[in-house]
Amino acid sequence: MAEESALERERREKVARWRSAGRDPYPYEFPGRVGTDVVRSACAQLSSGSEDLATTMRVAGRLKIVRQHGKTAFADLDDLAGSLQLMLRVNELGEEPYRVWLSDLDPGDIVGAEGHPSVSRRGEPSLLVRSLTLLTKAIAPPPEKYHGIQDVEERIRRRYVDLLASPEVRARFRARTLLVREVRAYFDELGFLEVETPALLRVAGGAAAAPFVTHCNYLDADVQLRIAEELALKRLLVGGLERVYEIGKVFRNEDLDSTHSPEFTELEAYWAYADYHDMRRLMEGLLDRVASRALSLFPDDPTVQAAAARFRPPFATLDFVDGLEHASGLSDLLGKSREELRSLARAVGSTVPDNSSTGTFLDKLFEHYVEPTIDRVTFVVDHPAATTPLAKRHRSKPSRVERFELFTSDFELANAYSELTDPDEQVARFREQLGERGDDRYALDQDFVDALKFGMPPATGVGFGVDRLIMGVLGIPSIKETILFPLVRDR
RNA sequence: GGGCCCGUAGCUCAGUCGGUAGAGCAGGCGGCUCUUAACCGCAAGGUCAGGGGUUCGAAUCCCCUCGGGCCCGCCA
Repeated sequence: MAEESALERERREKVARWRSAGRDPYPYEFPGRVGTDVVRSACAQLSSGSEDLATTMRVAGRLKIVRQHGKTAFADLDDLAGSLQLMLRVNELGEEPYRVWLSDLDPGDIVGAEGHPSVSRRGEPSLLVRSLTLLTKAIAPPPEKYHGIQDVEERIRRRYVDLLASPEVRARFRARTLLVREVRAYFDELGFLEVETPALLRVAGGAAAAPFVTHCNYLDADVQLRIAEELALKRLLVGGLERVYEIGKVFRNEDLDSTHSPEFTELEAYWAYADYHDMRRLMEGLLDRVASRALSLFPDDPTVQAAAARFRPPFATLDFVDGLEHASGLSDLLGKSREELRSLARAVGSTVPDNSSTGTFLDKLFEHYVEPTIDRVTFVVDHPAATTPLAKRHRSKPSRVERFELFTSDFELANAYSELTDPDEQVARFREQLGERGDDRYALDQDFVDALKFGMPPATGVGFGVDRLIMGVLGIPSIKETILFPLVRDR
């Protein structure tokens, strides 16, 4: 806000007037306040047009709207608990204070009020104000009182304005935190240990994505921000921690769109002495619990009710290869050469590089033929081995791995394996991947292979985007609406 | 990276065929002792995202740049 508008000048003059009257426009405290909900419940037993003069209460919050009627006025005050009408009358406040308040107070100011629970003649719970205190003068005017901020760009760049203008936005971000708390409780109760692993790595691994690169002065070497938590958490299984999970930011130097953000919150969990069937049951229980919480948080919101209901079990299952062959009309996909798969992928419009792996081409075919047909929460299972270097080979299906991906109609939500534990096979699978891609971004993590040599117990692991989980259960169409401050370009 | 769309007052939005900028809210002044987006009157508020071009004349048509949205591609 470089230029001072006429509106801001006006408000600064009010600040100056306030100061010259010996009052602090930015005081330090307002002790003894209660939430607006407390006043509301104190009003519950009062009849319209009456007040409880024996009770005095203090509330504080942001002034939203002032409605003046000459010698009486109404103002709506917002706090985290909701909103409350303040009743201001010359009778209670006195001529001079009443006049000063109404001339120097603006919507957007943060004020404290002391008064009596009261119900207006029209039946609105209110505080009959005895005294007011300016707690913070707002210099910048708030957005339009009815429409708020509509411009998507402005809402993201200045999320604080979006939040202060919209109780719905506040409720959505509060719900995000409560739902993540539910996720934590679920893993904690199952005996999983929450851990923190490094975000700064010499080589980012565990997924294939372009990393952010920065420089470490201490090491005098480039370091990368993590693109996954997987390789660190599996080392902990080698170390005997048996059940671990992490909720943390991962960073992928890729484009931002409605389901991708360069930094996002990932949960990964690893569970020793269990396989991907166990993990599927765990995930079903987690989705059920999170969806139930979402349903109870927004009982009157039809969007949330419809969205969350889709995350209640049972869920559909689709075999990757059967599903792809059925949807595409192709057959014997696992018997086809890389060149054949490449031309099939090219035929459906994919522009991935010629030297991509067979797994990449199969993924492209799946994305084209199958993903658009997924209309409910579905476990896609048993992918071709070529798509997945970190999973164990399937016990009974040749050329496959034990893996599931959880899809909604809108995006991939979770990815889980029976984890590969054989260090020699791990090296071979990495080499296969590297050789086909010829891409040194995905450098082999030798220390991870060394860790496997010490022995990792049989285990299953899962990873999912927390932001996407929130999108799914709350029915939010854009990942930016689940992230408080998404990355934006300079203006 | 490609395509389509958008950017007008602090905010929400109009702006016709190219004729020189409009409303509501907020703010200012005045009125009103029960409103709920209060109401009534008056006045004020603009680099029409930025730059260039066409034209007697551009918010409007053309080109470039910036920012954003949607779709496609890419992101094992």
